[in-house]
Amino acid sequence: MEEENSRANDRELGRREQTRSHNQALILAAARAVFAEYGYSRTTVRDIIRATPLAAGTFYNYYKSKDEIFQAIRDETALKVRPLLREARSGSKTADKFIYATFRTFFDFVVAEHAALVTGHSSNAMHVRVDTPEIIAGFGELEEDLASAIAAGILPRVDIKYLTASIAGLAFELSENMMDREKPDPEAAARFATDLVLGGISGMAKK
Amino acid sequence: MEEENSRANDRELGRREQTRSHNQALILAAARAVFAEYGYSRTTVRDIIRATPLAAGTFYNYYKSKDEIFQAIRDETALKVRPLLREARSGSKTADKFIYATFRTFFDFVVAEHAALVTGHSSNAMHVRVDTPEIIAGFGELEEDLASAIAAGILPRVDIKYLTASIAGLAFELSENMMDREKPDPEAAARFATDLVLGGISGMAKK
DNA sequence: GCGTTGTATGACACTGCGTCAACTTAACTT
DNA sequence: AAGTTAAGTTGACGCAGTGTCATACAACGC
Repeated sequence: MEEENSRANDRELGRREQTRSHNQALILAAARAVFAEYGYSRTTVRDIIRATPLAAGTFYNYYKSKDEIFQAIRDETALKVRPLLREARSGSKTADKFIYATFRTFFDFVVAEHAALVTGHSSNAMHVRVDTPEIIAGFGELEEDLASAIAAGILPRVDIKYLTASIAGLAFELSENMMDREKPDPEAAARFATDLVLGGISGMAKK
Repeated sequence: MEEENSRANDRELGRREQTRSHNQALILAAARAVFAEYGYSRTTVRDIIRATPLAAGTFYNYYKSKDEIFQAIRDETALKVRPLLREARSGSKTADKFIYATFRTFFDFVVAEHAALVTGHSSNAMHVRVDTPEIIAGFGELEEDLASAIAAGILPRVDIKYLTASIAGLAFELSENMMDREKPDPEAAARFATDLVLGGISGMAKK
């Protein structure tokens, strides 16, 4: 349905929209780099725009504020991990596979994307943080999946809200602990977390 | 050893130091209130000082910057919980008591102090956050105590670093989950977390 | 009393965000 | 292909908020 010679997918975009999305990408990439280097509060919108060939005012043609672009970056990352987690869990027929897949996928993601995980909002903390509101929200899906798994008899009946929070808490804190080590080992971390959760809930179920 | 009629403990302070500490406390209290209401970025130093009878410049006689007073507040809170946690664990002769005391004390503290737990640095998130760097650092002591407990045979041998991170992660995330509920129940949360950890590590030990 | 030293004050300099009127460029019209 | 419109670009500007500083003031020692 396209014209011939449409190698590039922006072939049939007008020049306008072409440069628009080009510039948008330019700004976003610059912002990611600068935020990663200086953290939120110490980067200025001018710093970001200085890393592009554009002028100061142009920034606001693409993003309403410094806050908005920061959100955009974090959303982007969070949105990437959600389908991965869902997908990883989907085929799991046993409790062990279900829980392990969740942790392993998350830890692998953190290792792969840690440069993109924007550092804290705070003054000069260059620490990698994974417990952003966007990622936390992503664990809402986990709650649904846990409910299904319990209904299907894969997992024993326990308080779902607490269990979801527990898995999220383990995922966040073990991620950061893992990344602080010389050689991050997602397999070991996932194994530990899985054993903890499985042992814990099987103990609870017996009561 | 004091003079008679020394009801107030600033009796033998000079007037100077008396008003100094008075003003300091005044500013700190005002800051706590204003930060709690508007969050970090939306409160100005002028907002803080306006809640006291002092003038703008005076603020900087007591604190170097807005950031510094924010840190001071967080440190103060973090420093309060540490001895409580140590104390709570100290007498515990069984694994269950040891772990439960840790969680229960932490959750009770969060409930009691939640107004003082300054909300996130971020734009307008009024969410209570307990995983500040200062509080996270406090869990270093937990690691030492876990090591002792394992040495004493109270807890089975497991990876201490992962276990510490796990307990911290559970404490943080369950705290926030607990505070989001209509009626926070530290007992139930602590019970859940304890069962999870105990069941988990006893499972690991058997391997 | 009287110098000295620490404190209070608000005007000011400075930095950084977000806006806007003037200008440029793309797309469309006839 | 010249003319019209719509969209994008630009940097100077307005404004808000931080932190500083010269001046004024109050406490302390003598």
